Amino acid sequence: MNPPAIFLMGPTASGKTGVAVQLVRRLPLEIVSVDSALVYRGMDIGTAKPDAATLRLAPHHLIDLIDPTGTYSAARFREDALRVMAEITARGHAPLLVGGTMLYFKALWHGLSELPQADARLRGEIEQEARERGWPALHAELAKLDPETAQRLKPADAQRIQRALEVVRLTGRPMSEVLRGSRSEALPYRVLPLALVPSDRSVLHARIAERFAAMLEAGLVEELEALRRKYPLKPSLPSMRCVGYRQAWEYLEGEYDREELLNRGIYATRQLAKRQLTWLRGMEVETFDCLAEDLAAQVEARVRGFLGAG
RNA sequence: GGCCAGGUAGCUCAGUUGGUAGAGCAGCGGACUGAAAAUCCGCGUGUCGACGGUUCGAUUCCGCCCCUGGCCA
Repeated sequence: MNPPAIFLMGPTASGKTGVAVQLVRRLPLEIVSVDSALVYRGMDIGTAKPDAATLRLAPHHLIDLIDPTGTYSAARFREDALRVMAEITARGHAPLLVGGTMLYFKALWHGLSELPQADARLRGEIEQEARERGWPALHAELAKLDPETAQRLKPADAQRIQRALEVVRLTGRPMSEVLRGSRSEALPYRVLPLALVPSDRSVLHARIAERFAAMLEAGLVEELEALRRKYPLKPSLPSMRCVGYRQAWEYLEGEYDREELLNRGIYATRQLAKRQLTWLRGMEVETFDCLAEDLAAQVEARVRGFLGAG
């Protein structure tokens, strides 16, 4: 029988970390972060990274993996997570995967197709073409090379058009064809998929507003300034597109004032939460109201039941 | 108190030479396979400040009142 693994998903500001910390202190679990922003070293305030004291109490795997100049990916996450999960299992513990990057959960749970990895040079070339001819022209080109994928994608969906063109040029085969091929094998774990979802979105919105204001107080802008001094950052980097950092960057560039920074940071976070909730609605998961007083206790009871039943 | 400029969607505003109105932002819904905290798609009825008048018809013109900002007393 496969060993157990627990998934704890939820939108930003739903209280995942608090629940995870309680679980890990009372049960033989280890936390594996499932978060595309927590992988960046030095990006602590805006990503709501658990502080040093919390990490001592409840160590997190898969955080602080790369510099903000680097790039990570769903595929790399899957590899890293599988490795770390095996190590945790070997120690006699169960992995507790906690986070809000639903694509990573999906990649881990249901696998990925055998697509080529990103090619920075090719992407640069495609971007250059897009600057000259516009994305709709590249979408039209994709329609010739991979009609099926082109039909699925909107002419303005720069990122996916770029990826689809990258795949054809790299493999000589249309992406739609590769996607029909084999996926990675099933996850060798018994998964308990849990999600924290607010029964009242306006309460989550209020929390988000409060938290972003606190991030500014805590020195989000200053953190970004320090990072810019330390690394050759550009606003197009994935790290600098993270919620909060993107807006702080625009603020530092003088595009708007501090009040607007506060507003835009809050908007961006709410929109992120909405997208995360959309993912969750489409996934087969057990949900808990993240606004419940005894949330951690509820989740703990469920996890105990699951581990006991194994 | 007088003069001027405004009061239109949650916010900022556009507009209707009189036929009951539309953008951006916000919000809501959705998509999602190596950048995913990314990228993209869809959704716009609101006493057009209140009350009267003119008119077949007023958010639009007229009167009066209320509110906001500015200038003058």
